[in-house]
Amino acid sequence: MKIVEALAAIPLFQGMNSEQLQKLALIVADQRYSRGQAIFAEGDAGVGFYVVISGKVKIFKLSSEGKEQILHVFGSGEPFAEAAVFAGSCFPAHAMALETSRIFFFPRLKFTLLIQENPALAMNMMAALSMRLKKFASLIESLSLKEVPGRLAVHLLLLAEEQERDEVRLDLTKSHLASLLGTIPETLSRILTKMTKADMIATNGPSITLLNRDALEALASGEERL
Amino acid sequence: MKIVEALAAIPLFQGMNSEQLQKLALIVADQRYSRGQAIFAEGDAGVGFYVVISGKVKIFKLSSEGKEQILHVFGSGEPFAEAAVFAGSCFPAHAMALETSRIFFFPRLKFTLLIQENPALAMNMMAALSMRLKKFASLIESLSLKEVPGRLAVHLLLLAEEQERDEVRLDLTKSHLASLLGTIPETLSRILTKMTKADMIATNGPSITLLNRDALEALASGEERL
DNA sequence: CGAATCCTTGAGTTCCCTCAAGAGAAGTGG
DNA sequence: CCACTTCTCTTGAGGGAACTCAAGGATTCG
Repeated sequence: MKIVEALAAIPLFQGMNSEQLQKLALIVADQRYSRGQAIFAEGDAGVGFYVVISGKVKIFKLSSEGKEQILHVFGSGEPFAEAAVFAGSCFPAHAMALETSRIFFFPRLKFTLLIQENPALAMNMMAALSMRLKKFASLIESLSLKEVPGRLAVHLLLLAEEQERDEVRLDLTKSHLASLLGTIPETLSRILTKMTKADMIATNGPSITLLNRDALEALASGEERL
Repeated sequence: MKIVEALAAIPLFQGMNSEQLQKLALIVADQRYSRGQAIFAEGDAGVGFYVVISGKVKIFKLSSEGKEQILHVFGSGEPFAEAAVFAGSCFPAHAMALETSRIFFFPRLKFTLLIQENPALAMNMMAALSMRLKKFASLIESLSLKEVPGRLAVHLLLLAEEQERDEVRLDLTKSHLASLLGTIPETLSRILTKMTKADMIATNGPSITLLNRDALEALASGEERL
């Protein structure tokens, strides 16, 4: 797919005319990454930002013992590391491709010039940053106020909403899901077992069927425990 | 203090000329809050954003059992709830004045008009949002990867850096600090006692003296435990 | 069919939260 | 100025959730 076409499909660049997209295309670096390949490391200089064109990318923090906390998983059309552009400092986390991915890189300086002559782009950018902040606020809330079963319940209910069905497909391995929920695979596994025994869900490989929404919602809100 | 003067002192509005500040002043609502007064609640419509002129404000999430997780504490010159302006939805957390405070409110629609004709303001706004994201990333890392003593050590070292001395003054009650660290006052109190017994710190009311930076840094990085 | 990765289950331990109660500090009002 | 309330901080005992370590089973993929 050509660069301009790919750009036009990115939500961040909606509302831009074709002339502006052409200009954008001139500054893009079109990159490929394979599964497991690092895109940048925490502490690297933030000289620009990225947009996932295809594939999947995880953004994560590492503890000194190697435990990882996933902050986000991004798919097609989603920008990441935008904050580095404006904070003008180094990346606060690691980024790695979860599968073979095509990624556009936008260099900081050239991009800031474009943004200044393009209010629509600026507004989109602020909207993107704001949505990101809201997501972080929810994650923080979950991590500090809810136990793991509650976090899992929230996640499952969100997935069911997104996919508009009760049989949900995890688009992540269970290990990654554990990391996203701020826990470890063993704990996640045990909780899935418990939920199954309590007839809240039925699992079948990467597919989970929600059997009792009320019970899950009670867990999600912290009213009930497993 | 007059509104325009106050505006000129706000980092977010640096680089704006006096004509632009005048325009800004026209849309500001100058508000006062007393200690403990709610500014907005989670879920309220986000019809604008705020800047603290004087006093102190906490932004926090509540669990269903009433435990609170502080996301930020803002002081003079700092904007808050900016995300609501661009995400165009409701506030994702609660806001309350911690002491008598003067606060400027900027209504969403009028402010977005100003921002679109003012690239410098847009850039400042994006920088502010980006810094906020980085802070959140650190908080998430702390909450999920570090034990409470580690989080406290990080916080103390940061305070010492900000205040440029080893005798640090807490600008929060210990209960609030506990909430900011994602724990409860009892746990914080015990850890302070332990740190004191280990000769890492000396406490004297709201003042804490750092006696052994190396030990604190070892805790902060997770190499060592209490 | 092996090799690698991912998932599950068990046993033991640790951290921190809950509940409870008392001590200290601070502000109010008589 | 002192008793009073109120808020904050501290300390103790107990329990539970989740992590560590370890090993076996399942799945995928070349």
